[in-house]
Parts: sequence; structure tokens; C-alpha cells
Amino acid sequence: MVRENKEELTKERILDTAEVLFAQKGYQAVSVREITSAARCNLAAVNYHFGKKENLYLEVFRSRWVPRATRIRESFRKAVAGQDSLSPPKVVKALAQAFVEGPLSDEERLRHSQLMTREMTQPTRAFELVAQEVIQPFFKEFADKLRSVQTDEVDQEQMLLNTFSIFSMVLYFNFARVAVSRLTGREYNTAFRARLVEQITQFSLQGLGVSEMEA
Amino acid sequence: MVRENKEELTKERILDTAEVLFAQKGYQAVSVREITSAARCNLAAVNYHFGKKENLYLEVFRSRWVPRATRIRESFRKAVAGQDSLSPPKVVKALAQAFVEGPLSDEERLRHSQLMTREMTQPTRAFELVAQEVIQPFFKEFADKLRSVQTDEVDQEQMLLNTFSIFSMVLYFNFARVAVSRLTGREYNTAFRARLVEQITQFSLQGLGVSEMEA
DNA sequence: TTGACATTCAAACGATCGTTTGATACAAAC
DNA sequence: GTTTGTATCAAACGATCGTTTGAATGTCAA
Repeated sequence: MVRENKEELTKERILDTAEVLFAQKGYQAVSVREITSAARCNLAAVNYHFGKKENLYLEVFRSRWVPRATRIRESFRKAVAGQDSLSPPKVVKALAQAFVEGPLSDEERLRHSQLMTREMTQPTRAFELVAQEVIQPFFKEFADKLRSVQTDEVDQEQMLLNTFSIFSMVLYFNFARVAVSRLTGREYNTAFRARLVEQITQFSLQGLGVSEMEA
Repeated sequence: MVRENKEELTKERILDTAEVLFAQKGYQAVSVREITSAARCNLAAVNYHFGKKENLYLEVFRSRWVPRATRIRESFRKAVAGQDSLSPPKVVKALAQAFVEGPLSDEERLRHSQLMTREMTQPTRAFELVAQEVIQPFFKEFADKLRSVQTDEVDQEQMLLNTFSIFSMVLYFNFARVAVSRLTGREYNTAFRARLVEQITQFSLQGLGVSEMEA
């Protein structure tokens, strides 16, 4: 029945390794054999535990990607809740930090944005999950929070486009880190990530029409 | 020897259809059989004309992607050259227009950004080509042009990050158009593209520290 | 100890993959 | 008319794909 957890359960090991490989190479480029041998289990384990490869891909999003997105969201929420006086600069910086520095490890962050970018460029059945359970509510929460501290009125579409603009930078500086590192000649380390947060924040704030900046 | 051009040569048809399919589905997800049957030629034609599948993929970038990037670049160049007095707003708008409205058809634009995004997320041998022949020189040209009309001094890294920020929006609003359309509820038509150009321009200009805007 | 159930395993299934082969068609050169 | 080189074709190659099978293993309840 229930196995002891002396070592991680096969099903969990499969999910972990599958996520890494799917993020690195994409769904089609990863074979079931590659996953199972990396997860040190039998080839048939994928079909036993998930029915078929496509279900495994979906389950990776359900059990790994969405919870991680939730951690990012909670990091953002905590950051804005911890402030006694909110302002647009603080809201935007909280978002950039949650994504670029945030609660994730570097590998997690890369995996996360790679999987997301894949679903953006060619949506599969996982896109519905991503859009409904993560992107849409997060966009709404961010926009609401920002609107609540903004002085001038901004219509809904404008707000949504602003949010897209900010997210485009956040996503881009993550998934295109190979290109960014190559072209800037800088390693993607802690110092550079802090620099990127600064860039996103400054750029976005002025884009939002906020003139002065505070820490 | 040289075939008549009554109908497009097999080699060219293969390149055209291969580009569409690679952009839509990615390298691994497209089979040689799928390409050749869509191009109405024999299965062996790919290996005859290109040696192997991977070479075809590279040739798609060489003979299709790079020339199209050049067209975009020339569109930008012409737009800034046609002005008698340049300003940061005009430079940025020229860039956004070249990419979002520009000389390409809608399908071309989507294909272009899809292929580029793929190479950004998981670089293949084509990335060297893309980086060396297109991205790097274009970034340099844009940054130089922008620097030449900016009043205040900006160091090189800051300039590069600004360029990345602008490009992130340009790229994002293209490759993520499915998500953008879905979340904004707007069709990706001429009017919406003009709106996107406006968004990118406004957002970027303020991000660059330009206070007022002109058409 | 026995039976029921969950899990793992080696082996094989048919399908599809990229690539190769050898024959054939056809135009220009000799 | 023969030769030469290019291009296309059907057919097959071995490899790998996702999936299935049936036996073996281990665990807990009865």
C-alpha cells in the first residue's frame, strides 16, 4: 500500500525529473525512456502512474509549476502586505523581486519561466491551467493593488497592457538569460539579478508615469 | 541542370513549408515526412537537398529568418532616416513600428518571433547565427541611434538593459499574442497592433526618462 | 499462511522516426 | 545516339518512439 519514504517515491521522482527535462528540451524532445532512466525507475512506471506521457506533462504543471507560481505570488503578497505605506514604486519592485530574486532557487526560476514561455508560444492543454489558475488571478491581483495606490485614473485595458509590459520584462530577463548574459557579458549571479530588479522597477515605474523613486 | 521556374523549385518549397512548421511546432515535433508531404515532394528530397534535417533547420534561419530580420532592420533604418529632426520618441516608435506593424505580414511576424523565441529559450546551432548576424548588430545600431539623440549621458550597460527592456515588450507582444488576445479580449488586428505600438512607445519612452511625447 | 493489492520489472508490441539505396526520368553536352 | 549530371521516386534500412503485457516482488489484512 503506502510505501515508506526512505527514499522519495517513484512517482515524485518522475515528476521532478520530468519537469527538469521538459523545461530544458520541451515535451517532444524528451522521451519516456530518458525520464525513467534519469529517475532511476522502470520504463513502464510512467504509464503505470500517469497513464500516458501527456498526462505526466499535465501533472508536472499541476503538481510542480502551479505551486511554485503560488509561492511567487505569496512572496509578492507578503512583500506588499509588510509595508505600512504603499506606493506604486513599492508594488512594482515587490513584483520584480518576487520573480527575479524571490523565493525560488536559480534553477527553479529558470525552469519556471522556460515552461511558461513554452506554453505561451505554443499552448497545449496545460495552458488553460496556467491561464486560469495563475496568470489571470495574478494579473488581477497585481493590477488591483497597483490601482489602489495610484493617484490618476487608468482604464482597465491600459492597466492590463501596463501589466503585460512589466511581465514581459520579468519573463524575458528570465527565459532569455542565455542571450542576456552573452550580450551584456555579465554572469547571471546575485549582483546581476539585483541590477535587473532595479532595471525592471525603474523602467516600469517611469512607464507607469511615476516620476520619483524611493527604495 | 538548371530547372525552369514554372513552379517554385522543390528546395525552395521545402524551405518555405519547413519554416512554417518549425515555427508552429518546434524542431523535434516536426517530422521530415510532414515537411515533404506538405511541400508536395518526395521524402528523400530533404536529405538530397540539405543532407540532413538539422541542416534544413539551419538553412531556414540562413535563407528565411535572417533576410526577414534584415527587412525589419531596414524598415527601422528608413524610418529614422526619413526624419529631418530626430528625437528619442521617434527612434523608439520607429523600432516598435518596424517590429509590430512593419514590413512583414501577420503570419510572417508570428513565425519570425516564434523562431526567435525558440532560439532564445533553448539555443541550438542557429543561435550563433541569430546572435552574431542579427541581434548584436541591431542592438548596437539601435543603441547608437538612441544615444546620439539623447541629451543626458547613459553608460553602456544601462543602455543595453534599456534596449533589452524595449525588445522584451516587442517580442512578448508578438510571440505571446495568443495569451495577450485571450486576456485582453481583443483580436490581434490592425487597430490592436497600433495600440500595442503606442503602448510600447509610451512605456519605453518614460522608461528612458523622456517626459513629453510627440507623434 | 494465505489472499488481495500495489508496485516494479524485463520484454515485446506496432508505429514512426531520420536516413539510405537503387532505379528512373529528364535535360543538356558531346 | 550516347554520355553525363541533376532531380525525383518508391521502397526499405535500423533505430527509437510511446505503450502494453504478464510475470515477479513486496506489503498488509485476514
